Amino acid sequence: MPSSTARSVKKSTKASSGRSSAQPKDRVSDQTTGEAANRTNTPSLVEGFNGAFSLPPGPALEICLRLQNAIIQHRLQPGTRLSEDEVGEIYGAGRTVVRSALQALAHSGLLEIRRNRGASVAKPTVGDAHEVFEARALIEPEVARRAAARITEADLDRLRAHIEAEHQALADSDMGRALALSGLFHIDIAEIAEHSVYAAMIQSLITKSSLIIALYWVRPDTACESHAHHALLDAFAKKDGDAAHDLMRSHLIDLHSGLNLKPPVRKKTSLAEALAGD
Amino acid sequence: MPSSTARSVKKSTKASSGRSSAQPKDRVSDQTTGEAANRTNTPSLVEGFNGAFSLPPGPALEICLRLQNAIIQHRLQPGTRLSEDEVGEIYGAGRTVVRSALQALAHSGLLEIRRNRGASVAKPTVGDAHEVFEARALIEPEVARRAAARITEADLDRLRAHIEAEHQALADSDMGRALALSGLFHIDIAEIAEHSVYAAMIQSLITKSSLIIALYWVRPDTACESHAHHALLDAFAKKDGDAAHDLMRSHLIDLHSGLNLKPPVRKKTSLAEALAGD
DNA sequence: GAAGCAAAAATTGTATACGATTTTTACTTG
DNA sequence: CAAGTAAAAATCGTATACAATTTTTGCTTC
Repeated sequence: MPSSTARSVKKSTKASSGRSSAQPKDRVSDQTTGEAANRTNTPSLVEGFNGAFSLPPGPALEICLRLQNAIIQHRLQPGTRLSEDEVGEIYGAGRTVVRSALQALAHSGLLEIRRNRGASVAKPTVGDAHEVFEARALIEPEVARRAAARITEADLDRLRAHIEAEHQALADSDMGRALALSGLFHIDIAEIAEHSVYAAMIQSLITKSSLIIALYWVRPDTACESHAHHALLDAFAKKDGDAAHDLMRSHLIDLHSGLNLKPPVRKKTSLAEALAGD
Repeated sequence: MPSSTARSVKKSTKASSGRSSAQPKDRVSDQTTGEAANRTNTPSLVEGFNGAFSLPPGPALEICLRLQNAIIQHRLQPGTRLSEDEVGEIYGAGRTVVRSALQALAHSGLLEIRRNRGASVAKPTVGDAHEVFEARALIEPEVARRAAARITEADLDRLRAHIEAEHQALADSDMGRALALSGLFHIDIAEIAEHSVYAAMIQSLITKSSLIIALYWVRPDTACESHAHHALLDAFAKKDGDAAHDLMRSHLIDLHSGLNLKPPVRKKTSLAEALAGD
């Protein structure tokens, strides 16, 4: 019984990107439905990012992870509105559950909720972007050092697999997936470091980074990134904590410099100017 | 209309600490009801900690802040269960609102929610405690340096007022309030640094610290703390960022050392031993 | 009495109804 | 026809009803 929750269905044509399939999927429950086919044997991206939500397992968490995944892969652009009815209909859940998921996502900074005005994908400002990468440059190097001290062979294999999957995604020019995997690499390091507080912080910072990159990334070559990851991997293999620390730090500074964070020169008066050209 | 939400009221005698007044307070709305009288002109403690919840203003946020305040001041011990009906009755709100508040608190790490089993005040482990103070020792010194670079006279006055209020609370031997104010001092510094990402992290770390202190604090003299705060204030007054950095770091290491974090020697068999003494 | 088990109570999970607020639409008017 | 305004629609906020689950209680049996 499909439960037809939404008040009216006629607005289905309004969905922004033509991507969303119209008919309500049967309730969220089976793991790897729809979404992108699992090309590699990498654990489903959804699982990679699941540490941050503090929701008990259940439909709300499921929706949370799916939405997060869509945001991280840039299938949902910053600013997109997520109405409760719409999301509920897509995942076959009631508003109560959806609301819970949206609030969790808001708390982790991916959505903004304004009273009586619903949720929309967050749009980090230039200032936010600087803050996020500054924080990453402080925390992640420390975590990398710690990870180097306790990394195992199995961990190294996992990291190698991730780099491999990242290459594959780039080869398929699935940029969204490549970006998500790149983030997952950093999260894996945090987990290897066995420091849940740092891990939670980094997870939050990386999901925010994904939004920032969607808005401000300008560097054409994305390949350099995987080069840095390779270098890190070598340091880990040698268990050289200091090297890992330094490599991580320069990697992050490099990422930061790949963003166009010049304050957009939108003076209030520029509107008239902009339209004067006609 | 008082809305008698709770299914049955007969369990009111079950309330643990005799503190809770039986009759439902009229709905949360007026700012400084009940609670502790405002002795100083310090902004109500509730306001001090309000930056971390990402809930739109409304009853849910209000309840969130009150519960957080109670936890921070150790009026709610780690492990205390918070049933939705009970909380709802106390604050005169329905379960929907309460649930939203509880989830927000869970997300910030103050509560734990287990499916079908409700919410209870979190009980950080020894490992958690180490992690939290390690993270603070990394982040807060950086933030202190940044704060020193941009602190104003008005900010300094505010910090002085907080130290003053802390002294007052100690004089009244209101330890809960003193502890909360001590945390507020650190949060103020984060706000002075104008770095919302660090500020959110620190707020979360400090509320967790409050739980950790409730569980593991053993040092008898609490006065040393206010001494460290004075020293920090001096560094800020001189805008000496490096000094602020170092003072903050040693202050946090000192706090860390005031905890008894030896792994509790509760072997499984100790129960029999413990009861053998009768 | 202690252990096992069934019924009852309490508590949480979820959908849904209804009111409040915002946004959109349609219409009037200068 | 632009601007302003009122009606309509859509959307969110909250309480509440009912289902699912857990916890407690009371009984039986050994």
